[in-house]
Amino acid sequence: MALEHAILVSLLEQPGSGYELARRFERSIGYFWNATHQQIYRVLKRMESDGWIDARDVPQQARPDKKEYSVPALGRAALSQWLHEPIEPESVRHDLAVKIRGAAFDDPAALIREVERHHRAHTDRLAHYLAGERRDFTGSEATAGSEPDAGRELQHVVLRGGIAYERMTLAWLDDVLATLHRLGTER
Amino acid sequence: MALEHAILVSLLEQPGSGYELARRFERSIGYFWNATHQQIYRVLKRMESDGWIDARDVPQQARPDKKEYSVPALGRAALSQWLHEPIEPESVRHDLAVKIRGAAFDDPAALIREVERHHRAHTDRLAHYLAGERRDFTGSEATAGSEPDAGRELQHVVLRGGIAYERMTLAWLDDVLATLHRLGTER
DNA sequence: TGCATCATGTAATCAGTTACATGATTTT
DNA sequence: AAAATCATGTAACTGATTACATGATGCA
Repeated sequence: MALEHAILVSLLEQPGSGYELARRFERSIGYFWNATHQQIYRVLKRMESDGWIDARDVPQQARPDKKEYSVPALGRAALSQWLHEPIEPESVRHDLAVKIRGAAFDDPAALIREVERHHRAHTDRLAHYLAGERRDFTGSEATAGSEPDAGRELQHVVLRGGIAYERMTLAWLDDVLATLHRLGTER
Repeated sequence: MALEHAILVSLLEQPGSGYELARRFERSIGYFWNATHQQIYRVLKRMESDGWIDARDVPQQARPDKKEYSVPALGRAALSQWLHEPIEPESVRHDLAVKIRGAAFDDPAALIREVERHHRAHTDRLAHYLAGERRDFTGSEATAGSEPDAGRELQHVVLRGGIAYERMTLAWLDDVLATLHRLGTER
């Protein structure tokens, strides 16, 4: 139950419409939390009626009007309360791991292509993260005399987590491939 | 939609009751897929009526009777079909990352305790995995002449994935703590 | 006597996914 | 002329969580 809170964080970082939020959930925020536009619109409505967010109609030239949402004090308070509640360290839900164990009862070699596909997807994601890091987080560390921007630093440490995750995953997928190949040739 | 398949894999590795499955989902399988007993019983019923699993009543001495489930050909076929379907590389859903970005709009220092709590939990989990690895996967690699057991090898590579994940997470949490401390002292 | 473990379930609710729907503008 | 992008939604369904419920045995 934290889609609400993810939306609050995203709107605090930058106010925006439901559509814009949906696109952010495909990019930055979506790296560690994903949601479709249908879900987002439904939750936005609930949040608005709870007073967690404010809506403002923004007429646009040559585009449909949009509702821009922002976060008032009540929303900030709701976020703050959640931040102070402990959450459980999550357990991962890893379909691929189920498939790998399942391969013992099928043809292990048939999994190789699937694992390679995942390997490519994670390679792409890593490249994407690294490009984002170069774009958004280089240079200013060296800029002397600038105040340390907490938001920026925190966004960066989360991104470093994503990068570490992708690197770890790629190394593991190499291990999986080596294991599958070994099982394929050793019989 | 893969709880069914996780159950099939678990029952193929070892037939058992709903209760036993629920406990396995707290341990081995649950490391990468979790489910409660309520969910498991419901899904078992559907799977039984679909012919994916067979039930056998097992009377026990000094214990309530149990239903032991096993996997007939139809269930194996269902698993095999799923194994051959491609799945999407999953996006993680990481509450803690949301909290870290949210800390920019609250007191970053207040998160330190929470992050430390997670650090301890992951340390415990890593120790648990390593103990399991020592228990189940040492020695026989060196045993010459034994046929390579595909199931064992595949379980081991999945466990190595869990170990790699925990190590990566611990290193990242150290990074997060260092960042939070830096933000706390630098102002 | 009370608590933990073994064993199985129902009911209600909440969250998430998939399918369907509309309509304007801009790009190919 | 067709496809992509911007923008917002409803409806139906499936999956997951939480609360409630029962009843035996074994241990402290």
